[in-house]
Formats: sequence, C-alpha cells, structure tokens
Amino acid sequence: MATLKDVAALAGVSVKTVSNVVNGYAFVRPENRRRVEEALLTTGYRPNLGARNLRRGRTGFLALVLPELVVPYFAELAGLVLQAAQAHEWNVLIEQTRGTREGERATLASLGTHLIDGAIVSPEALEARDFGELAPGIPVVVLGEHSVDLPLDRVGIDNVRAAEEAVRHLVSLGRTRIAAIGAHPYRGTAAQRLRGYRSALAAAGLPLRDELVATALNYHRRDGAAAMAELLALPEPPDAVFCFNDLLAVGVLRTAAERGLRVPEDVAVVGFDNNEEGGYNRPSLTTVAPDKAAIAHTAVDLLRRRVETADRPPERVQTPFRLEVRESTGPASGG
Amino acid sequence: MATLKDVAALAGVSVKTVSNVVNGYAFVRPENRRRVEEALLTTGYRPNLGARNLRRGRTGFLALVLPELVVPYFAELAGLVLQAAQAHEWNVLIEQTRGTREGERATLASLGTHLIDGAIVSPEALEARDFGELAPGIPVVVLGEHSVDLPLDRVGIDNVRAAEEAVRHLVSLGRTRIAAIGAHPYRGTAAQRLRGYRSALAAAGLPLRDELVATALNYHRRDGAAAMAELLALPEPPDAVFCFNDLLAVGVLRTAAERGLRVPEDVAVVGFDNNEEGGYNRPSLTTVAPDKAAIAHTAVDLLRRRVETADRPPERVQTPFRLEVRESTGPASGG
DNA sequence: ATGAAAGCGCTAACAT
DNA sequence: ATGTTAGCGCTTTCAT
Repeated sequence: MATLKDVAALAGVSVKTVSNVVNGYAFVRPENRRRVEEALLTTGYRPNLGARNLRRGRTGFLALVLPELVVPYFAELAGLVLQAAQAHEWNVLIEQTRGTREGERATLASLGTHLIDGAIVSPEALEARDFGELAPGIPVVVLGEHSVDLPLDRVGIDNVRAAEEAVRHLVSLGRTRIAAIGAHPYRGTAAQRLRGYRSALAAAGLPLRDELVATALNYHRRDGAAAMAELLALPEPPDAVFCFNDLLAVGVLRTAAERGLRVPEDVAVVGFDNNEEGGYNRPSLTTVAPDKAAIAHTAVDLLRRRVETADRPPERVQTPFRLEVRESTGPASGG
Repeated sequence: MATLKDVAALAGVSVKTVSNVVNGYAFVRPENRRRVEEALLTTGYRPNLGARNLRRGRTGFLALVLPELVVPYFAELAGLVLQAAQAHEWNVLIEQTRGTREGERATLASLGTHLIDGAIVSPEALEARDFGELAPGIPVVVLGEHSVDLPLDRVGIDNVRAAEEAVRHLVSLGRTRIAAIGAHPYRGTAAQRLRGYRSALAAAGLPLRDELVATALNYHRRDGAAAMAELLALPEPPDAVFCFNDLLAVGVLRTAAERGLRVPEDVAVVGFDNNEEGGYNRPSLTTVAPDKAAIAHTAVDLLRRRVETADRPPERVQTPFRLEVRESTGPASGG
C-alpha cells in the first residue's frame, strides 16, 4: 500500500507538498499539484487514518455503548447514531454490554485506551462512580435517565410525563384496574416510568394496587408474556396494561391472545419505544413514541461539543415524544 | 494522559521494560516489575492502541458492512458478529449502506483507508468489479449468495435448498396456489430462493404461475403488506405464501388479517430468517431459520485466516438451517 | 510555495 | 534482563 513518501518520490516533490494536496491546501503550484495528483492516481494512495489520527491527537472514532442490538429500540437507535455520526466524520464502534453491570464496567474500562474520541452510553446498571473510575476524562454522553445524578451530558425524553400520558390515556378509556409491567430494582428509566404511572393513577383518583405492578428483570418479549400470565392469575385481573417497552407489550399481547382475551375490549395495552414491529402487530400497538432521530442527533452533537471544549457545564437535553394511539387501545379492534 | 515514557521516567527504567511489563513479557526482574506496576497504577496508564497498531501494522478493527440495522435480521447478526469478534480481540465498526449500490460502493471505498484489518460485507447491489476497484487487497468475507461469482471467502446457507424445503412444506399441507414474495432484479439471495421455489413446485407437479410471483424492491413489512394486497386482488388468490424474509411475512399476515382471512386455514404463510418477533406474532410465523451464530462465527474466523494468510484460495462455507414450523402453517391456528 | 525534520506513542531490532 | 534507537505514516513547525 502506497504511502505519502512513495507518492512524493514518484511525483518528485516533498512529502509536505503531497500532504498539502491531499488535505486540500490552497497554495500549491499548479504544476506540482498536477504531478502529485497523477502520482496519487497511479499509486492508488489512500491515507492511513490511524497515522493521521495519532499525529492529530484524535481518533475519528466514537463508541456507542448499549445493552444489546437484538432489542429493536437499540438497533433503531444505533442506525440513527451511525447516520448522525457520519455527518461529523466519526466512525462508530458499537459495544454490547448485555445490560449487566459487569459488562458495562468492562466496556467502560476498555474505552480508556485512546482509540475513541468519546462515547455515547446507554447504561442500565452502571453507578455514578463507575464513570469516574473506569473512564476518567473521557467525553461521555449518557442516554436516558439514570438513577444516580451524574455530572455528564445527557439526552432523553421526560419519562415521567410520558408515562403519565400513557396511563392517562388508559384512564380516559374508562379503565380502572391498570397494571404496569417493567418495574426494576435499579434502572433509572424504569423508576421514572413507574413514578409517572403512579402519579397518573393518583391524579385520576384510582387506587395504587401493588399486585398490579409487575417487576421485569429483562425487557424481552418472553418477560412480558410471563408477567402477563401472572397478572391474569390474579383474582381480579387488570383491564389495562402499561408496559415499559414494546417488547414486553408484544409478549403481553401474545399471552392475552392465548387466553382468549380480546384487546382492547377485555384488556387495553400500551407499550413504550414505538418499535416498527408494533405497527404491524395484531392488534397494532399503542405506544409512547420517542423521537429517536432527535435523540441520536442530539447525542452526537453534544459529544462533539464536549470533545471540543471539555470544561463546559454538563447539559441535559430533553427530546420530544408523543403518544401513538393504535388498535391495542383504540376503537377499531384487531382482537 | 500518561505515555509509556512517563511511566518509564517515574519507575526509573527504560520504555522497553515498561513495554515488556505491559505486554506480559516473561523476563523482567521482579524488582523492576514491581516498580513499573506501581508507576502504571499511579499514572493510570492506558496504552494508546492507535500507536500500537500503527507500529504493528494491524488496526484491531473489522468493518461490518450491512444494509441497515433496523432490519432485525441484520441487527441480530450484528450482535453475534460483535460477540464473535471480541473473541479475536477485534473491535467492530458497523457501516450501513441502505442497500443501495451507491451506498455500498461508498462504504467499500472508505475501507481502503487502513483503519481496518478486514471487512465482513453483506452486499445487495454490489457487482463483482466493485470489490476489486474499491477495496483492492482488503481482506473481505462476503455474507450470503451473490449474483456474481467472486473470488472471495463467503459464508451463507444453501438458499436453494432452504427455499425448496419451505415450499415443500406448503405443498405437504395440500396447498396448490403457492405464491412467492421477494423476487428482486439483482439480489443474489432472492434469485436463489426463487430458484428453490420454482424447483419445489416443479417437483410437486404444480404449475408455475407468473402472477403468483411478487417482486419486492425492499424487504420491509410495508412491502410485504403491499405485495399481499396485490395477490389478494387476483381472480384466484393464493392459498399459501412463501416470503423471502420474515419482515415481508409480517406484512402479509397483517394484510391477511385486515381482509378477514384466516391463517393458516385460508392462506398459509412461511417466512425466512427466523427473527425473534416471528415467534410472538399471531399466528406465530413458520420460517426458515438459518444458524446465525454459525454465520457470524464462521465469517469472523474466515476473516482471521484471510488476514493471516492472504494467498489462500477463497473458501465457501455453508452453514446449517432448519425449517421452524409454527402456527402460520401449523395445525394450531392463531387466526 | 515547498523542503527538512521533529515527533505523535508505541514496538522491535539490536546492543549490552 | 534491559537500555537505545529506528521507524510505523502522518502532520506540523521551522526554514528557505
């Protein structure tokens, strides 16, 4: 593979001149420029970005740290981050943590190693001190709410308000036994959504029943299905379910169908995330739809600014969301 | 950020010794090792991988080039590739091409720039010469079938046999008007699956009807829904549909439901890819299930061998698959 | 406008 | 067993 030196030798100029041409510098004598460009072509030169970055002190990489790509929300988000990063000439390195504290800590620790300019992290189990300990001085943008208050840039929607809106919607349908699936011992977003659920119930004058709040240690379809099975075993099963993500909701729909329940007549269901698959479910899924493109774009932009000037106060940006009402709570049923 | 030199100065030894300790070299005097380790700790040294790789002539990166992460098949595969790559101490750079030749060419061209050791490419529109032109000398492993015969390592399932098996299954249910959705002007996998579809029909003594073969330029849910709407508008609509991926099939199920058709009684549906979502559909989706973990693992391994010795003859590895029979063709209906 | 040379942080000869 | 040094490919002073 041809290097700058090879090209310089072939063109009969210095490395500097070739570098100037390659980097689009203005003042190069036309004759030299022509010869360099010819040499560039015949050698098929391509700059070694590693070397360039070593010299420049930036790597051109950004790490995207997330639980797992099989979760559609993260796959969709990752796709959008890739696009947003491209606009800033950043390559994206995706790291899966599997959502465990172990995995998250290990990944965070591996970031210290200079090959990234910064990281966008979607934490689940991480604690505040982990960041300082494992990735000191590394520009980080955090996605979503987190139980601990970190002095880091952060992007996400207002989960409390979003949950309130979802539950208020169920209340407006006349539902009174509204369950929640997705309570979690330490996930920040789960805590926020639970808070919104409770405050909406309280505002509607409905009682808070502990047996209607189901914990889910994971947010996969099977966990939703299992949780719904338990809720249906209650003496008085719910007439509506608010799920903390769409995957849980899909599991819920499945279990409901297997038990012969009609959705939304017997039980209305709301999800969270607006995965593409929800629109094709039967019934299609009512869900909280965060503006994922805005999240991706904002995160990348925040990271860029953080990289440029490290000593800014941390920012928290709230991105918009809306409630997408579909068949699982709507009048037209697919049940 | 501390460098090797800083550590050496602090420990009162040479950089070589520090390097030896960092890289786990055996022969370091215990006293020196102790001092180096101490200096390592107090400086919080982390190796600059960029510099290391520049020197070593490898980058530690592998590019995974795929159409888009919102397609569950690619998201699932990407997750598995990340895992497989980790075992070889490779970081993975994901590039989305959006499945266009433009996008694929642009991505391929950007690979030439030395920051990757090799690439795993899932092409859709690429032509043979693109590889030679745009990424000359770069170790590449191709995923899936491709219309053009390339002298490159390749991993995939036997799409012809897989399609045959799917269609044979529909035939065994007594279906006679079996449609196919997903014919495509240049995708290699589409051509193979179409071939399998045709040969299975021929083997069963069923006529090949052109009106039952639907082209899909994209393989998203909405494309399946649209194609199914057209098939149902035929004077004699199909009694079974073989879709070239699960997303198309999900769209088909949706359209069928909207028209009040029962699946599988009125129309049986088979997909391809075994996305997680298919198991939770109502009815759950019968599908061709490729062993994605095997694909990911094999691709990474093939790439490693290609990087190590460039002058091996290209290999083609076929990974296993099986037909996963569920409700959309099975006796127990969810329709 | 261009050349010479230093140096980014690291590893690998080569010495000792 | 460890120190010295060259050099990976590039950008960037500093000269000229």
